[in-house]
Amino acid sequence: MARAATTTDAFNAVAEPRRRAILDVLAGGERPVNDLVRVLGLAQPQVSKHLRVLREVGAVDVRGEGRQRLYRLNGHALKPIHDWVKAYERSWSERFDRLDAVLEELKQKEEGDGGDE
Amino acid sequence: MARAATTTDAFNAVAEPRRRAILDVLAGGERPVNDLVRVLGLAQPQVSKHLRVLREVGAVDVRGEGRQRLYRLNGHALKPIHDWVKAYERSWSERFDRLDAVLEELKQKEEGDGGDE
DNA sequence: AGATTACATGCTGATATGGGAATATGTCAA
DNA sequence: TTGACATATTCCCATATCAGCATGTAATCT
Repeated sequence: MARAATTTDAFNAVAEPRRRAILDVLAGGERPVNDLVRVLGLAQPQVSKHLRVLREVGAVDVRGEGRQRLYRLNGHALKPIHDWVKAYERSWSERFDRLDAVLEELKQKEEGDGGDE
Repeated sequence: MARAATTTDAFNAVAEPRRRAILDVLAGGERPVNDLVRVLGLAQPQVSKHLRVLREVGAVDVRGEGRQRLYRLNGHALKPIHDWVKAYERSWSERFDRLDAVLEELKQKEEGDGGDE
């Protein structure tokens, strides 16, 4: 078996840095393909291909406007990533360090005055 | 060129669901390889290989203990993912919907009484 | 030493990738 | 219709993947 397809889910789609760059630009608003080409300095076919992947995982929507195709961000597709990684926030956030300290304190106290058991 | 190596960064490493599963188990505490093999129901060599990738991107640390190798989560390696995806939280969070509503209201008011310009 | 346990690495094979270049499709304009 | 512009698709190719299986290495036990 090979690596999972990039279109399998948002995790795979977003592993490619240029696709993240595309989403970052689209976060500023709807844009035609050529805008992305210019802003990102990529070849047009590659941009179209990356957009296809992003479309397949639902991270962007398209809308035809004359001869242009306007792409729009659909950040909702990224929620699973956020949900997953959020659980690890505790590893680096000072907020959680303080919370842990408080919890540890409570635990000490509880052990001190022995409830039941 | 081919797809970027899985060891390129956390984004690529974590695109593989079994590697996320490994991290999820390690979130519960340090564990030897065989624990992961049993809990996840994967073949031992694959687990070792996945752990190698996770080690190379700094998502886990190892420690030798007798004949076992104890793996420990290092969630800090996941911070870039969190930082990136956090910006998109606005797309689905109701909190931001309310914030946007408030901002919109302010904007209306500002346009109404025309400050300078 | 020999056997066993715990883990890592090497090899094979099918597969999807992503860039480049060329070409196809679609829309508007003269 | 012919042409220009905007975008999508196709083909080629070097490469990295992941599973499965076999084997290597290190520590412990008898």
